[in-house]
Amino acid sequence: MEGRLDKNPLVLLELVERLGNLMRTELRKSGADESLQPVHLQALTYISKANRYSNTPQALADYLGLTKGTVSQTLLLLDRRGLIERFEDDVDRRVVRLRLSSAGERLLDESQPALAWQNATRNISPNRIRNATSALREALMTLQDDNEGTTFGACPTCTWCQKLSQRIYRCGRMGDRLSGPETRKICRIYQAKVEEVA
Amino acid sequence: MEGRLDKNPLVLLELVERLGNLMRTELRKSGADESLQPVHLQALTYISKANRYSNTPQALADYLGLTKGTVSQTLLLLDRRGLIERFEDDVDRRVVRLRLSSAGERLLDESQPALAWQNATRNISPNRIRNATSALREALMTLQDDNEGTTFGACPTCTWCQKLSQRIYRCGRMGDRLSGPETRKICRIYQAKVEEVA
DNA sequence: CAATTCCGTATCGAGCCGATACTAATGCTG
DNA sequence: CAGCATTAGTATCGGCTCGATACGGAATTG
Repeated sequence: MEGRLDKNPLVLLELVERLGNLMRTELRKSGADESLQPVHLQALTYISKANRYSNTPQALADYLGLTKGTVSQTLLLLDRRGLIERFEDDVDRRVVRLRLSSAGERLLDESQPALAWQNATRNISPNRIRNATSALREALMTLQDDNEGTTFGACPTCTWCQKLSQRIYRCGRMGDRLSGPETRKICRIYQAKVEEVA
Repeated sequence: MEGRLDKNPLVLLELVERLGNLMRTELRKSGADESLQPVHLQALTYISKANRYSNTPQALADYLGLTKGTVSQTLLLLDRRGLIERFEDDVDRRVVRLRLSSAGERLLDESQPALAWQNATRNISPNRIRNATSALREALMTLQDDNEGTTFGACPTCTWCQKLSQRIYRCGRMGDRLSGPETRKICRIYQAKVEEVA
């Protein structure tokens, strides 16, 4: 009873692809004023949400599913536009750290690339949103595992996260102490807590 | 209590965008053998599933969220490769009808662009898949309405669909009788049945 | 201190994609 | 039926994404 592939996942895939395509055209509209491409806005959004371990070109490349060469070009443009800042890491001088400039933050605030989505989901109950989120998250994790790719996520559901006190957390993998806000950012060394059925 | 936008939809959006990106790179890999771009495989997939009202360049452009000029180029390439056939409509000689050639069908069978997805969703229960599908479908419909765009769908949940007998259906909008298999194809004049709360 | 590996950049070429302008067919209005 | 507007599709052009490849510097390994 395993041989036949179920068709329902394909319906879901179709929706994901279509929504992805349409949101890309939304991004295109959002960025048109500043003559920014969809990928530029995606990069800015990522950078705004990446934690201290994940604000590098390589992490962004993994996140977007692009090559590092491609991403390097994207970052070059964003830098020339003054939307991001690039600076050397202190300990490993090969790596470049990324952060939004104030102009970049302002741009993200103003262009509101997610507005159309906010509207599109206005009539969906929070509960259904949560359920859909959890299902897609699982698909994403499995997909990344299969591709031996990086799995991104945030501390609250990460194996490495330890709670030290009311407001202080700690990453057991890297050994750093993390503030509350930082635990909600995107991390590239995320490891999902297992709560599997066997 | 309406003013603050909920953040959960944004999490869902992030997942949709990321899955969309990653599936695009999967498509890139699938098409690499034949040196086809992601959009080409998406177009072939659409054409294979479009019903008689929807197998046109304009419908494909609406579906993919691209301009008709762009789509025209894509179709030109697919035609040159012998993967699709284009022929004039009988009654309206402006419109072009599209269908897969046998080579195109074979290509879709072999490249299996959805295989990675099938694997990625293997551990998600059918019920959760259905729930996620329904939530995303609603988001998609709302998004399309907001953009005054075409809403795509299939007969079983369409207002216009009438069941004439066990196997024969009828589209109340176009007046044609439709076979069972045809009612499962994608249609551009789809109108979702209302089952709203007020 | 080589050899290897890793992060990032530079350069090149293919080709997507939107914008614009165009042709041709149809519909509308009188 | 004449004339104008609308629609489906194509042709052409330029900007830019994106992968492939090659390269340089920094870190790690032995």
